Formats: sequence, structure tokens, C-alpha cells
Amino acid sequence: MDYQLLADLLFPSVTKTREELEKEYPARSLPEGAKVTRFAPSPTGFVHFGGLFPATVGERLAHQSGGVFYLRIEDTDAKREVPGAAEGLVKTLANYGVNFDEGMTLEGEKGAYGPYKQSLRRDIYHVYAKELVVKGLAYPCFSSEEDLEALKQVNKKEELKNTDWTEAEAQRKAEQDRARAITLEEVKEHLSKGEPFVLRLLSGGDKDKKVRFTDLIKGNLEFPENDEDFVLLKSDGIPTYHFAHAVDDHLMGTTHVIRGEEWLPSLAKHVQLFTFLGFKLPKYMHIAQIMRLDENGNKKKLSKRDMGANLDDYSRMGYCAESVCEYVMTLLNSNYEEWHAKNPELPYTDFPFSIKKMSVSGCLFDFDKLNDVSKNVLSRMTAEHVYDLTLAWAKENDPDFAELLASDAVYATSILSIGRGGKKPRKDFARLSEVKDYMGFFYDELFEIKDALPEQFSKEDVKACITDFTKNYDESLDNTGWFDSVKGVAERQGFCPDVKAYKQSPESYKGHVGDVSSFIRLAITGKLNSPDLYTVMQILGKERSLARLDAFTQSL
RNA sequence: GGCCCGUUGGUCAAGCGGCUAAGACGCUAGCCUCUCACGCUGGAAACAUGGGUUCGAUUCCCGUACGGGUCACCA
Repeated sequence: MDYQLLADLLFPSVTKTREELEKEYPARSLPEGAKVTRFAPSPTGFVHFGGLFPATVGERLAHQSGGVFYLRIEDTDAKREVPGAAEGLVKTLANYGVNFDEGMTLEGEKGAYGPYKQSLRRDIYHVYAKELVVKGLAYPCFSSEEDLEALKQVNKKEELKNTDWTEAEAQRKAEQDRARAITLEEVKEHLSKGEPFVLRLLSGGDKDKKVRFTDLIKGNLEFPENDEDFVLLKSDGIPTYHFAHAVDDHLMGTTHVIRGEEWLPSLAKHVQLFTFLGFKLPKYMHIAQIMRLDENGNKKKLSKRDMGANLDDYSRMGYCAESVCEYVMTLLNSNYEEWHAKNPELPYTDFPFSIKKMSVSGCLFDFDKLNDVSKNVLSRMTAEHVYDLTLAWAKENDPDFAELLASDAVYATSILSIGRGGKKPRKDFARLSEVKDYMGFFYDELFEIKDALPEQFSKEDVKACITDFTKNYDESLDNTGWFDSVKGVAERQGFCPDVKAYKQSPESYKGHVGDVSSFIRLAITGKLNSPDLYTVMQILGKERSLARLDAFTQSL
């Protein structure tokens, strides 16, 4: 067959040569060892939590080495594209510290290796497609979409387990042989009728032969050669993932391809494609997937519909981006936690990220761990910072609370300052959404008696204690003086001022000083548990504190 | 079903031929002259399994089981 003729027939408008094209994509001049990485999502909606992993790895590797990190939009499947998804994605990712140097960025489209949207690169792919045809390495296939649909049904759908795989394979082979046998005359005929075609790779692969390969994370791998004439260009002239991946990463100078391990089975195709095209194979890193537990207790890949799959969900739940980033880092590099414990003041971007420390197997998403990380992150922040974050969260998710917070920033900040700043800060909440419950009682609008008085105390005793306390309350006392006054109340009301002494002979007292405190605490905060009562009353102020004590005794 | 990947406590994980098999989360006991939140000191809890190789295997090799992924004109 005259391949040149076939190529001209198929791609009459392609006149540019590969050499001409590649002049427009010169090698990058980067320092020694600099990595060029990319994040290449398809704009099908929100950013998947799992997407944060390759994105973070790519960002770290590139920026840590003085390289380039770019965003490429893989919008080759028009059917699944969601308008505006790309813009939202850039914004969300930026929130999580993932910023791009090229492609679509917060400041708009940047970079000299574009366009960075695959749908805009059609002509580029066609140059290589035509070249493959000229070399006899690709051929058109005019099977109608319906034919393929029928074939697909054989091994598709829920009955995957019941499909006869041997038959499906034989059918595939037969189909492939038939398609390969196409003549120039037939091509001309189809073309003259205006029939669309897909371009297939003419794979010379033998699946009894093995390909050896080294993945930077998985290590040495071995798999059968690809023997499938997979599709390079779809009937609309847009490339499939495989072809676009090869052309784009070659032209854009990607040094490290970072993607989920679900791509491992396609690797044979990619190795073959790069070879056929004469491209240098980039380094590959197939990262383990984040898993979830299904209803049977089995691990499953975190899929789009799962709770926690949407990155934006985390903000909504009240996790700040910093917490999520740290959690991701602990999963990505097993020594991150240790490093962070030694350098608590340094941002995670100072951590020497290492490919070697990446896990080979998938891990389960663990909210307990996230919560712990988040509590630590939040506890290290200044009260002002927590205030700002909480206010921002509340504005989106709880406007009424936001209004309260905004009404007096100084007051709110002083509340958030309780137990903050020292070597052992309080860790009361993991999520911004928990702040309201934690500090709500400081606001009369939200204050209510939530807990019940322990049953063993009579109302009269409680009333007597509180009245006694109120009578002698002196706002100018310091913490110790304040507690001494509570002890005084205990003593006068038949409660033991010393807990240990009480435990020696509980029958001699009505209770102990801790019980007296709990009466006051309940009246002041509405809860049996609260931060240091003395501080709480100082912030609340004498007037409001006494009013609450009074209201409480009245209600008994 | 074929192909590929994986398997250390409930979870995340150190380990890379010889150790009482780290640490973190969670759970739990006790302590911290009032609760909570911290903090501190403890505790329970693991090398999937059968064969090799070796003086010696969690570690190396093979099989088995189990789990995961993938088999599109989707990425």
C-alpha cells in the first residue's frame, strides 16, 4: 500500500512537518535536575479529593527542584465536559496550595508550550497522526459507531463476571484483522461518501513478549506487549487519552508523569506509542489510590459519588485547607509527620518531599486522623487567624453566626484566645463548623442550658451555693483568688473544699468544690464542661455573669 | 476470565537477613490540688498462608488465599 497516498487522503490539510512543529516547542532551559510535571484533569466537574494527591506531588516535585508545574486540560471527551469546570478547578486547587506556572492559572493562561487545552491542539495531533500513517504504523477504521457499540456490549455492563472473555477476545481479534485488511480503494470509497473514521495504531506487539519497565514508585514492572490496535484519533478527529498523552508530554517537555495507578494497565500502550513516535519516554510515577470502605467492609477506590470525594466538601465541613494539605502530606510521605514534629513552625513546603517515601499500596481515608491533624493545625494558629477563618466559613454556611462574630471582633477573638499561644494549646475543635458549639454560650442569642444538673444534688443546695458565690463575687480577683472564693462557698455550704479529702470520707459532705464549680459552670455556660470558668467569667463580664447566675437560680 | 498491582496491630506506617517488630491516629488505665481541653506515664493490639534459599527469614524466591485495579471512539 502507498502509505504516503493514504496519509494525504486521510489528512489532506496537514502540510506542516513534524520538524517544523517541534521547532515551536524547543527544549526547556532549566537547571540540572529540574522536574517538569503537570496536572492533567478532564473538566468533568469538581476536583476529586483523589486528584489532590497527584496534584500535590507534581507541584512539590516541580517547585522543589526549580522546575515547572503546569495545568493541562484534557477535554477530549466533549460528552462529559462541564462548562466552567476548569476555572473552578484552578481556584479550588490554589486554595490547597497547588499553583500552576503554566497553562490556566489564577492570572489567566500562561506559558509558551500551549495551547494547554487539548481540544485546541487538534492540528498538532494530526501532524503526528499523519506521520504514523506515512510510516505504515496507523490505519483508518470505518466501522460504524453502532458496530463498536455492539462489540462493547459483549464485555461491558454489570454482567462483567458472566461475559465470555475468550469469545470477546476472539471477536476483538477478528474485528482487528478485518479492519487491518482495508485497501486504498475502500478508503477512497468511504471517504468519498463522507464517512468518518477513527485512526488506529497498527500494533506489531506480541503479547507473549514481555516489556520491562521501571516505575519510580512501583519499582520494576513487567507486562505483556500491547497487541491491540487501539484508537489514536476518534471519529471527530480528537485524540484519545493515549495519543494526546504521548504528543503533549513530549512537546511540553514533561519529565515526570504523575498519575493514579489505574493507568498501569495502559502502560504497555504508552510505551509502544512513544517508541513508534520516536519520543523519549518520560519517567512515570503511578501513585496508589485513596480508598474507602464499602458496605461489605471491602476497600474500594474513592469514586466521584462517595462522601468526601469532592474537595470543596471539606471546606463546607469546616476543614481548613491547611489541615487537608497536612493530612495529604502525611499520607504521601511517611516521614512527614516526624519531620513536622521536629519543625512545627515550618510550612509543609519546606519539607523535603521524597519519591522514595511514597507508599506503594492504597490507603484508607481516615477521618479520625484528619481530625487530629486539623486540631493541631488550628491550635497552632493565632486567635485572629482562627477568627478570620471561622468568620469566612460562617458567612458561607451559617450567616446568623457570622453576624454575631462580626458584630464584635475583639470579643470573639478574646474568646478564641482562651488557652491559646502556649506550649500546650487547647485543641477543642477540628472543624470550623464546631466553633459555634464551642463558644456559642458567650452570646446571649445562643446561650441556653444544655446539660442537666447531676441528680444527687438538691435544688436548695445548688441555689444556696450559687447565691453564696454571687454575693461574694469579686471580679478583680485573680484566678487563684477566684478559686479560693469558690472553695469558701464550698466550705460554708457543707461541701468539701478539697477533692482528695472528700474522697477520704464522702459521707461527711454534700459534695466537693468541683461540684460547686459545676453548678456555677452550668449557670454560666449552660454546660457541665467548659474552658476555665474564671477566664470565661472575665470575658463575659460581671454584669452578664451575674445575670446568668441569677436567672439560673430563678429557674430552679 | 486475562493481564497488572498489592498484603506488618482497627487505620496510616517504620523496617530493607539476626531487633523485646518503631512511631502516629483511634481505643484504654492512671496521674495532672474543679469540669473540659491539653500534657505526662502506662496498656491491649500486627508481620495473610504453604513451601523453599539460608546457620538464621517480616525482610529473598515460588505457589496459594485474600484485596485492589483494568480490559471503550472515558479519562
